[in-house]
Amino acid sequence: MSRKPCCVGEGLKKGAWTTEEDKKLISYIHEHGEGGWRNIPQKAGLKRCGKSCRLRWTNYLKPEVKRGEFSSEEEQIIIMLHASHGNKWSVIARHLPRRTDNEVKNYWNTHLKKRLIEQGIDPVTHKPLASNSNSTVPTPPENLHSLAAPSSDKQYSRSSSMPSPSVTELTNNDGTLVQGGSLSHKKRLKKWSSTSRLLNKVAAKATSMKEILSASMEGSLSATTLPYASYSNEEDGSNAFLTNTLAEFDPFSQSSLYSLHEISSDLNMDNDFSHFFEKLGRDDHNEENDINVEYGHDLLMSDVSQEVSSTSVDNQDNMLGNFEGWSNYLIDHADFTYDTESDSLEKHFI
DNA sequence: AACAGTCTCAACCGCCTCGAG
DNA sequence: TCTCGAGGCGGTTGAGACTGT
Repeated sequence: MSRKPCCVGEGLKKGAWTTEEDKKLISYIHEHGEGGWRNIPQKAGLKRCGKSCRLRWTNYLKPEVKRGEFSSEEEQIIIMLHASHGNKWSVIARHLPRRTDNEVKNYWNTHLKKRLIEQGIDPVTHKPLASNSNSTVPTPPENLHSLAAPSSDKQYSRSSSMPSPSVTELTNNDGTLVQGGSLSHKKRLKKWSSTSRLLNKVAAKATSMKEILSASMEGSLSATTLPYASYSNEEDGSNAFLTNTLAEFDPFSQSSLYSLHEISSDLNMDNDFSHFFEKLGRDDHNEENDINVEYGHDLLMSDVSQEVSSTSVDNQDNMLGNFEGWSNYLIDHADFTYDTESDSLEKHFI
């Protein structure tokens, strides 16, 4: 049985809404509230489909809807969430205060998608585009790899989206190092070294998280495979070990502040993560950005706390996606420069 | 100035989910 | 359990704005 279309009727108007129509709709909703959309057009004196009224209200007329440019933090949150959720615009919009799914979707399609492609990143998989990965995501020279902090941490795999100094920026055609440009060679090496330390730590954490979660999904998480099994399975069904470990991964958490302090001490930074974050490029620091950054953090951690005890494979997949998204987010955006001359850290979020 | 091509985004379309009866 | 309607969602369209020639 085919469903009757919701908007059938002679004389129903389509297309752009006029100011007069907007006024009628706003006035009606202010007086009677939302809901019962099918009847609103008739009661409000509009020749529109109820669905069209609902869309117009929720996307544009509702007072709390925020219009205008997306901030860099909002962009980062969208990219990060898209990496883990895909085209779930309503899910993404839920984490962006006062933004609608339609607006997020449009912004993604017209701006962010293109930008990722320009950066050589597949907007669907959020991984380097295979066809041009050689030119846009170059492999760093061996000597740069060797500058990464020596540690037992796994080194970040170059097959993924690790940012790096461009080979063309660093070498001449004959392979000798280029001295020109805005950064000296020494600075570039220092920059790469600093970035590598942080990102290798992040990547190593992400890798261990994935291993733990994968093992958990396969039911192989046990005392024999993990020395921390005694943490697991609280009475409320949550898994304290996973929660604690995941919290450790959270760069905003207290425990991570300690880890960051280790890194930041090398960079003459204090151990306040907000300061760290600001140093990374939040020159446009303001209250709204703070809220958005908090949102990005909160949503990831709330997803963790909700999903960590779940046995649903889908949820576990989402969770893995979140961590991939979060690590990719850092890897893709945390590109900073240590200026040895001024002894200061410069931008950037890419 | 005129035209063509491109971009943006508001709005529409059709399918899906959920709850009431 | 089934049907039906309301609302939600993601994909797509097309009018207007913008840009290049």
